[in-house]
Amino acid sequence: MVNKVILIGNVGGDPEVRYLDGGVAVARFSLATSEVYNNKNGERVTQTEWHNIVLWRRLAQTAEQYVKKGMMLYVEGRIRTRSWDDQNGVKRYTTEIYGDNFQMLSRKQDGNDRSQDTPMPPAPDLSAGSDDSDDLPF
Amino acid sequence: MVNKVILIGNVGGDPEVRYLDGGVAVARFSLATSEVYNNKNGERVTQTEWHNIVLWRRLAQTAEQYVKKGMMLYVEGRIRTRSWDDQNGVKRYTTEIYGDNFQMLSRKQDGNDRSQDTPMPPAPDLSAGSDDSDDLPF
Amino acid sequence: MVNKVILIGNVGGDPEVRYLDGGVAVARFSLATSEVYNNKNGERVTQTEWHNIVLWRRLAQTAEQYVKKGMMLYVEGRIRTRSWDDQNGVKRYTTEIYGDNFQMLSRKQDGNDRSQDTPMPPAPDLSAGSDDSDDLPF
Amino acid sequence: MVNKVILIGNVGGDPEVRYLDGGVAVARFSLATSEVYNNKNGERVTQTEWHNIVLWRRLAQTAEQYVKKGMMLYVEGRIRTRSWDDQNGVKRYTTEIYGDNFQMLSRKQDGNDRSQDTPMPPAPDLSAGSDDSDDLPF
DNA sequence: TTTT
DNA sequence: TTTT
Repeated sequence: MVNKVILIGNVGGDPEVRYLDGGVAVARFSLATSEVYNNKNGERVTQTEWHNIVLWRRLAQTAEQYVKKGMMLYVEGRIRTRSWDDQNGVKRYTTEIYGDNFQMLSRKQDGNDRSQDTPMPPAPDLSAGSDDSDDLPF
Repeated sequence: MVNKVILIGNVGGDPEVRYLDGGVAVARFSLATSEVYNNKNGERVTQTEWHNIVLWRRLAQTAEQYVKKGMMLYVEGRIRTRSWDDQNGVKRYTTEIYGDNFQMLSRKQDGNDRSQDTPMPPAPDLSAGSDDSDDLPF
Repeated sequence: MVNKVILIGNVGGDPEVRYLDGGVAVARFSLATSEVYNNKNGERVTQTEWHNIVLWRRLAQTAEQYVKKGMMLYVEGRIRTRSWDDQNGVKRYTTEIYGDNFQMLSRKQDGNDRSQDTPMPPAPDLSAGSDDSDDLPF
Repeated sequence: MVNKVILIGNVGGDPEVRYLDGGVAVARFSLATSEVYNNKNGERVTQTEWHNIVLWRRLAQTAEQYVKKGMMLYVEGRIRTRSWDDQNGVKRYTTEIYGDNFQMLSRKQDGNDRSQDTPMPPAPDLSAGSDDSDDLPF
């Protein structure tokens, strides 16, 4: 059984992070992936898909520090759909991407901030997030 | 921008296929991926995720013929969330996987049917589905 | 930086396992992925690609016990090319897939063994291998 | 059978493109993916893996125009190992990645060129390459 | 809500 | 060297 998602897109907003009882961190943010195609009239159409990204524990904490609105991000994870009852007692579903790994592919992209011209920091374990720390390469 | 999903799971029901005006085929079926883990009490827990698979055109027609409830299937595709208004006028969202490719990894798995012991058919282009037909390997 | 490989294929031979000084286990086996296409003469051609799979530590030990020649296997990993000098002093290269994860998708497939008709074992952590043990699903 | 590779890395040199008899274009270039880890002495080590990327036909032509040394690139493809006899009559193997798709994730990254500060071109179908042109999103 |  |  395999449930794997690979996304490269732009971060829609700074992560919202909270800490559960017990101290487990959870970060949430949206990620946009856009697809461009020509419709039947030959017009160029951009379709944007918004993904709800959820990160846990160490990944959440790394995201809290480094992930910013506008960044281009690589996220690897899995699909998780959870249900809840709305105020009308109707069962509703929300699909989220639980990230197991991410990589920042750019600095913040907004025009007010020139830090995008600065190289990425040396960033010991910071420029990449993963649930397995200090993994040897073999 | 990349939006890629890779699933290996079991088909929840035979595909439902319909043909749009213009003759475009659309097939839908559910696919279960299960994840087994040990919870904090050390108990073994199975969590099953159901995915709504949607296939179009040639892939839909191949699925109509060959995909059956219980099969193990590889599906490669992308996430697509669409919205609609429910009877209370509330905006609702449904997330689907638009498949770009699939592979049958087993015959039907349910217990009433012994066909699983039969070898796969020779199946010219049939045991694998793809949107690019007759693609040369280079 | 991402270097990710996803393979589904048939195991070419039982894993060869050895233990390094220090007790680290390394398992090696080949995996065949076949691609079928129609050549320019319209003939059906099967092209088989052989991959050298290398697993380390806990994954190697799981493979030693459960992976058998003929099985259909899912392997997720990364590409690693290493160089060595041959007897003529010529630099040679070998490309391997370091597996980070695998799943058995079938029992042994050879005809003498009827175990393929038996359902998969309950297999606590056995039917799936991973480098992160007891990972909570969040 | 699945043989899928996903890479994000930096282009090692401008593509070399040639045209086979019959006019089929083939582009080749190297792509570096780096992995950073802590070795057993606790030192930070960077390991770079070089991949031989091969693109065909329309993808090759897009690469010829747009892919440049230093760019960060997403490449999706498959592993292909081919053999040849060297001057000593020894069978040698070369592993390549046949790309089925690619995306430019940045402009050229080297320091002499300030074009990286320029936004990407509007680029009709150019900023993304794929073997299926004008594919509708369903 | 992002980005080109 | 596998498998269909």
